[in-house]
Amino acid sequence: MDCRQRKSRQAIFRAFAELLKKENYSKITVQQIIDLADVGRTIFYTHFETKDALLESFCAEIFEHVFSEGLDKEKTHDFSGEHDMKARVTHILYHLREHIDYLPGILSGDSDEIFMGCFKERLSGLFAKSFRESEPVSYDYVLNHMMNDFAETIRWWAGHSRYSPEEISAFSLRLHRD
Amino acid sequence: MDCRQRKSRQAIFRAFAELLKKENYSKITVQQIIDLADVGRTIFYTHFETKDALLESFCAEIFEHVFSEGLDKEKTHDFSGEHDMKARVTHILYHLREHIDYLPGILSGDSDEIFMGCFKERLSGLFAKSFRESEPVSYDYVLNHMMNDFAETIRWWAGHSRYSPEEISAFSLRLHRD
DNA sequence: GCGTTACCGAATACAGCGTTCGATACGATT
DNA sequence: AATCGTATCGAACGCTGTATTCGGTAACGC
Repeated sequence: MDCRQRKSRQAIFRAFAELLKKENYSKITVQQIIDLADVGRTIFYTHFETKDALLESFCAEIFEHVFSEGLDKEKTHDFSGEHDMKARVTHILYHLREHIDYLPGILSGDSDEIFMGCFKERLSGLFAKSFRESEPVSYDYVLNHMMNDFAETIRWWAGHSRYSPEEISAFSLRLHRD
Repeated sequence: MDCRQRKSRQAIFRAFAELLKKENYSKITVQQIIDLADVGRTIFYTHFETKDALLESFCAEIFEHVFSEGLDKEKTHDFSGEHDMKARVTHILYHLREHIDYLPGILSGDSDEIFMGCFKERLSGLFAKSFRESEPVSYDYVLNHMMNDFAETIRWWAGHSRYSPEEISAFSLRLHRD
């Protein structure tokens, strides 16, 4: 592939991430993105069909990283052999922390639906395992609820980043009858 | 006050509520509202400074109803004498059910910030009482979390209205270590 | 070197918000 | 009933932002 394409795409991603640190997705204009990325308008729209499509690609890239397998032996954390909920959640939090700066910009407003769509897809499998059939509460309700808990926890974490992934994980799980 | 004013205002409210049943706040245009309400554009903007201002007034009106005191002796529910959490939450749910049709339209997208602003103001006092100081979790975190739980529960309820306020109340509280 | 392809940037169409203005219809006061 | 004030209408406008188009330019691959 032409390296010009890759460079443009990366420039757009970088500019987008940079802008997300300062303001919400819905407030960011395409003009701001292409100005900061220093690319033409045409290029933006050849790479991404719409502004929302950019966000989707952006989210997909984040989650590909966050949920990637075979990373259990990274230096920052090693949970090989552990398979309980807390370990899994903490694992995800470690990865998410790398993106914490621009998550609030995505998680507020209309855009959280796009993010959550990606997120729920990947989380449902994880949470489904820990669900007790005997609970007198609708499965649908609990699953949806756990998703939202998680998203809300991330949003909150972004404003209180002094907490470690382990602490956040404990906070989040503590709120549920496990 | 001129009865024409009141009529216009009500027509706008009614049209707005009607549109909210079918689509999200952010998708609704001022044009749609004034067409359905059958009022001129000028009138919309003399009554409400912006589209967001309409939503704020709309929310305020809902909550004035939901949180109104002295309604404990209504036919639908009577919790006089009871002051525990479940009773309070159920009470609120009974009132919210009257507005359930258009709540999802408000609770999705950017607009939920306006709704939640109103809601949190009134809920914080309620929830603060049931908070245990000894919990090893930040107060800020828990309060924010409970708000969000509640909002998310309402959103979910709107799509599953076969459940009674009592059931929803039980669902919601069951998720917390009380 | 030459064709292909990515790229630029200005102009354009379009949609939605909010404003302005002159004309009209209704309500209250006398 | 006549009149004054005001709520109302609707069309036009400016503004911002999204997405498209097009002619010209520069870089890449062979």
